[in-house]
Amino acid sequence: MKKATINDVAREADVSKATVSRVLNDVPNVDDELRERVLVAMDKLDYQPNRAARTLRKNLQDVIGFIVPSIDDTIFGAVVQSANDFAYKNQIGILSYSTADNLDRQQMYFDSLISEGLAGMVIVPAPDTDPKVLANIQAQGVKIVLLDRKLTGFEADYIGSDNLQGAYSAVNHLINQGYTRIATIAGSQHVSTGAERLAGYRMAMAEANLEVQPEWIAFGDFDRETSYDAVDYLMKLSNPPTAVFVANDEMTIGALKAVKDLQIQVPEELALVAFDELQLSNLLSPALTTVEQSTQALGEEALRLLIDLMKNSNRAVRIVQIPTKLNVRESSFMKQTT
Amino acid sequence: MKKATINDVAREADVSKATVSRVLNDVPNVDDELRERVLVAMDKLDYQPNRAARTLRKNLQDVIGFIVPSIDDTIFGAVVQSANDFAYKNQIGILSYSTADNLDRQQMYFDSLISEGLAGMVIVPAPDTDPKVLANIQAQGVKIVLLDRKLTGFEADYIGSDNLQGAYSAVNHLINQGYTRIATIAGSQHVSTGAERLAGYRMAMAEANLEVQPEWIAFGDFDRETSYDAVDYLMKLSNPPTAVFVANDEMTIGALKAVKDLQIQVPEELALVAFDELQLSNLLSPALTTVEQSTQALGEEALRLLIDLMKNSNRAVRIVQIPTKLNVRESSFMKQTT
DNA sequence: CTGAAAGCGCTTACAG
DNA sequence: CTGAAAGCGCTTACAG
Repeated sequence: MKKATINDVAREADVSKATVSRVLNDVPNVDDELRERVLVAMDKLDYQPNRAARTLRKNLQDVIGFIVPSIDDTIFGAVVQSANDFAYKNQIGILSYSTADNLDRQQMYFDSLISEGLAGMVIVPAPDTDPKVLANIQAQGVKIVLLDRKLTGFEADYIGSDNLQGAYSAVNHLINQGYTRIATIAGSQHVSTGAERLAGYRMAMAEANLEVQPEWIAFGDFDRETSYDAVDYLMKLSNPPTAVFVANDEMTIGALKAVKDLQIQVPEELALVAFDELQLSNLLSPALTTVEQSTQALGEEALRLLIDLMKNSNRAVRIVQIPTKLNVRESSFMKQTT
Repeated sequence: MKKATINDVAREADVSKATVSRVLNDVPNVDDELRERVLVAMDKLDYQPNRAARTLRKNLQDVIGFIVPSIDDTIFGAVVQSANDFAYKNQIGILSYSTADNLDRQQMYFDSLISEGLAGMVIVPAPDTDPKVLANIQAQGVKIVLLDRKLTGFEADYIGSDNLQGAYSAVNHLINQGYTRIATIAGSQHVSTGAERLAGYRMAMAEANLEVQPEWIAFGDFDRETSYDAVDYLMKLSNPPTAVFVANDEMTIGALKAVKDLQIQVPEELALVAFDELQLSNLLSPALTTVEQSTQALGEEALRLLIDLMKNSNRAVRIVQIPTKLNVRESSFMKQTT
């Protein structure tokens, strides 16, 4: 069974293909009887318009891309799902890709999207993405919204969580509980989220006039292994901290593993606050205090920004931050105060 | 800056557009000097071939779709990621979509994929998908591989975990630990995975000549709430079970919540084995015994099946099952035996 | 080895 | 309100 074309439908309905096209595009001035005949013919032939031809003819740029490092990730997976749900509700199509933070792979998706008629994209740029590459795409009229990670040297809309404030609130919470020897396992500092969360930590400590021992800032790589090692390192210091703020979900998993292996009592020996809510955070013993990102808002607002930008080409650049939520649970309690 | 077309490149390189096209398609018989001029011109103009035009002209059907219920899901998210990684390694493009198990939404993705030139797809069909709809797409020459869920009345390749064996091994493990009063929180029975896992439970119980009280089979809906209620229901029975096999990850989260709220001691009062590994399964107290699916193999093998099918149209239908792995941890220990 | 020309399936002024 | 015709950007026989 070959795919029916507009010519087949026209023949079947005994009209010109121009008329078929008009029915297809909901052009108002079509006689009801002809329209009816066309619809019947379409149905009979199981006609699906050839999108390549439409795109070509209309010089359509209507593809929207959504590019993240990993779909298999607590945060990005949920953001992608949210964006897809929102797109469906608004009857727009989006193409989702994961780059694994690989620059070549990212470039492949760029090329492929561009040759499909890319109108706009939301992207979490892979580390070391050349701002010129994005600027060049932008110059071709493609609208770009940065998600989660800022990219210095590239001017574009940005949406992400309020990382500074989120980290600040976490550390401030520890301070309010009575902790003073507070460490952090920070993420990569050349990724904006890593830098901002560390800044939030410093801000809270400074504001409370608490001393930050240089050794208390352990740098992880946003992954489990480095964080596991960081916990070990921190606890073996001659002046170990009594609380730690961990800057993302993967590092939290590593830290929890370390705490378990080293048999460190939480929160008695080490209080824990984590950036990012994990699936079972509230079912751990002790339940984990977390800074939760609103993945749903991130996904939706990213698309809203992009759509607005596509309609409204010349508006000023917008930086949007979504507030985080502090979930206070047992891992950050202070024995004496509870 | 307007996008360059093949004509712009031809003019710049002072050749015909036929020659440009030949360079683009790696046709061998092109003079080296001309080829060089074309490549330089492409580079200079930042030329990206218009995919719509190529697709149209070549009557190309090379789009591959990957359709799952949810990308924001421990299992399906990881499977999609694995499929995307594999596709990248093999330089093939795939389009991933999540249906939220909504039939209209699924249909929208079908239509959109078909009009882009769908060559094949891997799909986890939404419940109540009409087999005729898929058969109709298949009849148009689109290759289809079912993932995770079988669909009666539709003949196609299938890939999924060995659910029967996986469930069997979980329940059998409980039996070996000495448990006899074993319940299950089963998933929806009109989804094949739900039915197969329940069958595995029954198989293990029958083989050990253990009685299955009808009340011990609680039906959840693969979600947290129904499972939470199921635990409550099971524990209030006059003849409550001492162990329970929970048939998927979401239901496990609900069950863990219930166990915590009702202050049920695990495994002393109720031993727990869960189908699906959760991110923190091994960090819970007690650590959770799970049946782990190989999401990586599922993603890769699904694409392998599809690619093979596209090359090899008339081969027989294949049903592929991937073994699961039992992770024995504390939640299923028997006090006396450990 | 190279170019002129036809045509893929559509849309949209244009004329009637 | 409707149809004939041009053309979107490419590819590929065909002729040279």
